[in-house]
Amino acid sequence: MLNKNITRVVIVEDDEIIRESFVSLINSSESFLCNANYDTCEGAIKNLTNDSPQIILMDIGLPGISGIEGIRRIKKVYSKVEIIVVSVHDDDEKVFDALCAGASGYLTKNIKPEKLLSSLSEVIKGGAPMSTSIAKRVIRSFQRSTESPLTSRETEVLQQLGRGKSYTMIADDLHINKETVRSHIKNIYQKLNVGSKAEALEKATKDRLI
Amino acid sequence: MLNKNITRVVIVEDDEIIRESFVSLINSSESFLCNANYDTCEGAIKNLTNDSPQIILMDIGLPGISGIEGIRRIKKVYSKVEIIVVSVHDDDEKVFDALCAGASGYLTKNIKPEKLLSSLSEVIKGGAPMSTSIAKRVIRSFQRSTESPLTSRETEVLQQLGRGKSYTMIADDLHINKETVRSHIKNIYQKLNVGSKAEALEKATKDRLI
DNA sequence: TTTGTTTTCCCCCAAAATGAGTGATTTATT
DNA sequence: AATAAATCACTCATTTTGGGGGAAAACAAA
Repeated sequence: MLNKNITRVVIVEDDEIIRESFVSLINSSESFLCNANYDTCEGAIKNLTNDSPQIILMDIGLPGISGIEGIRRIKKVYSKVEIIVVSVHDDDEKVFDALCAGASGYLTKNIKPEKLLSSLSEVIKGGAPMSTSIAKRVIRSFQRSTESPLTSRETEVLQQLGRGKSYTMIADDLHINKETVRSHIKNIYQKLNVGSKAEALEKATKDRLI
Repeated sequence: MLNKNITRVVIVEDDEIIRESFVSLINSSESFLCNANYDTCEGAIKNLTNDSPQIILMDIGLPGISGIEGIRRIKKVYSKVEIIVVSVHDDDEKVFDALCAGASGYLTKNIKPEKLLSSLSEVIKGGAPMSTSIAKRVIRSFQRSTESPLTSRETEVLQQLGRGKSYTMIADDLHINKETVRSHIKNIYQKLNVGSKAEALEKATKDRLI
């Protein structure tokens, strides 16, 4: 008979040494059981219904379909499972892609064993475990660049443009004349060295100006 | 002579009991010194240069200028200081506003004393301390709603609209005809019950559809 | 005080984009 | 077989956009 209080954890990780070390770590805990482990997403997905884990520890750099795509597919059909990424990558793109795909947490591989176990507990409690460097990236993603070439008024105008507003709507919102909005936008385009709304928004997003 | 290894912490909190308890907690630690505390942002800002803290613990619901606005003003002139919000509010709006304003961390007031001290250490190490509930909100902010009325193609189109692209550009990007884009947008407007780009983007952003 | 920056406003013009119609066809998926 | 999704077409009137050309007032910095 299955112990109802034990949390099933599935591991997806192509490095066998790391995978095995995670398996034994998890099975050394009383609260968790690693009942399956795979070296590809394909394998994990095939047996997901059978394994029915509460948590998946997922690597990113996998052969075949990537961990990111794996997260997307798994969450699509099995939305309740909590996926924690365990990866060497801690660049913005990978982190944000993984979170957008549906990861509930993101840990770097240099994580201490006790921290990995506490992360499992945290995610079960509805939390979002993150390594320090990841948490910093995530918080920073909310903040704008401090060295913007745009004035505060120009930034306001560009933000509104990003919300799909027309010149007229922006003018109404900021209680200024439409011609003033046009003037701001002309200056924005010049400063950002672009010639259209789409280009301006692309550059502004990339450089965190808005 | 000042101890160079001690980290100066300033507290801004209008509840005297809480404020005093934080002060004594911090001063009970060897690594930190609370050399000033205020019940308003105004007071803190006035003496900021003199106090020159490495960390500010900031409440949100303050009389006078709010903690959020306080963060903005302080970071504007004193960008190096790490501001950690300590608040009873853990709703999305307050959290995201505080982070956008420049907070490096966000803790809820029910935090355990040892966790508060470890958060101070974490922020000094360049981290981003967050309470469990906050981390969850932050991570969730990256994820889209699972119950969108839009199809995946419609979602793609709407995302591109939000980047300021024209129908023509979207068509080129998705390798489809401009008329198809128009058709998708018509369907999007109908499903979202709106009649323009700005309205659609507003609703989509609010409901996390994009 | 003079200079530069920011914010504000005005005009002309032509191309492009938008939104509201009213359709149709072809793939999936169920 | 029926439904949903994705694709394409054409009309029409109205807005929007971006390129020019200015200019005045407020404000901060030098």
